[in-house]
Amino acid sequence: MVAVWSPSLGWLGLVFFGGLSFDMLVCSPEGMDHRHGTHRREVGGGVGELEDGRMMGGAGLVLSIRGAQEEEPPDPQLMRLDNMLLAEGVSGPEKGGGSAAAAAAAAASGGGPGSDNSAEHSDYRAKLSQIRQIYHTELEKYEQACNEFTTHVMNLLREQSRTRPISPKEIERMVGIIHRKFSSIQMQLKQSTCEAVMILRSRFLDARRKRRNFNKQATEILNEYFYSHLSNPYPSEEAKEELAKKCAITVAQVSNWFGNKRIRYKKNIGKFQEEANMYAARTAVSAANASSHGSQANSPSTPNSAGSGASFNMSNSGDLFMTVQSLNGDSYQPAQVDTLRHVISQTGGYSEALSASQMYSPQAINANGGWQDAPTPSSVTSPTEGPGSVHSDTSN
DNA sequence: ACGTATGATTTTCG
DNA sequence: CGAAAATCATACGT
Repeated sequence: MVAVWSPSLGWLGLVFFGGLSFDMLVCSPEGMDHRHGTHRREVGGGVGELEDGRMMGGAGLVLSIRGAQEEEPPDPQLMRLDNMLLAEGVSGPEKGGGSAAAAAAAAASGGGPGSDNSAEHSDYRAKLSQIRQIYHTELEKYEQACNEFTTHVMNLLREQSRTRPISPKEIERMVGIIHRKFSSIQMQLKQSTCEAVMILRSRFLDARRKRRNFNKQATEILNEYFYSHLSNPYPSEEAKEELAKKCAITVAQVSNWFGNKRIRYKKNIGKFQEEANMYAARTAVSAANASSHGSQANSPSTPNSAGSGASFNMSNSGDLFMTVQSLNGDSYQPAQVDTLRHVISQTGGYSEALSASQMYSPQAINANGGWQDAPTPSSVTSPTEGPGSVHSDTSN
């Protein structure tokens, strides 16, 4: 058989030892496309081990068999292949859906990251059962072919036995050879199947390849947390778990998200301004609603009240700094901060553009605009401090 | 088709 | 080791 998942071409079912002739058995099978492009990382679980072995034993194996002297070794490799196929649910009990076994196998061996189920997995299972089907079909075909061929040879021998004496030993040897060859082919089939499964797995389990955006709700939740903890957007382990649960993603994904978000926010605060305002307003509203009658349930145009609070000022300064910087095309030089700030004060226009109500904080803009450096900046010469309301959020 | 957004991974750093 | 920064690879909107 050999069905290979080629990233661009989809499923290719190639090579198939249809008309069997001895020559064909000996020549090496073509059509196994082993490189699949840019796959750099090895797949997580132990499955990747196939790599180190003589995974693509195809040609070499056939050649060695051609020598035919080779007594069949117990072949640990074959056993490994068998085990893997079994583990993957490919060679296991025949089942139409096959989903249960496959899913179980995938879940068990996948372990870590594979937890975002449903859609992905059904696709995965579909492909897997496809592999499996091909595998079984081919296997059967081989079996049948082997039998046919054997009887054919037997007949020939029998016929010849009339003209010349043929020892039973010779027959036996002949049969042995045939069987060995067929089993070697079978092994190739298994190898190819293994490979296909692995590639499949790598495609589906390697989340980087099959990246899916989080759904709207999840990003809402994450953003909500982020912007309401803008002063310290580092959720604790527990908080992460909570978020993960609420968003139906893993804790690692939450960490990733926050990592990305922090860095990207910091990098270009201007771009996130709108979003920030939005969420700030939202949390403000919800806070107002929660606490008491919202007398000042401001309109979205006057955002940042409660939640963002202290940090927001700081961020704004950073924001302006960066904005000006980018506008000026200036390079990033902390020494110029003062000048820049001056410029900022001159360029009132931006304040509107950014819709930031309270402008810059005179607070030092630490060159990295960082969260980590100035954890409690807000107090000094506070610029029109927002309501000191502690965000009680934890929007359960 | 192409540019941007975005989740994930890798590397660097404290 | 956790976070930042850099980078990758894909998704998604145009």
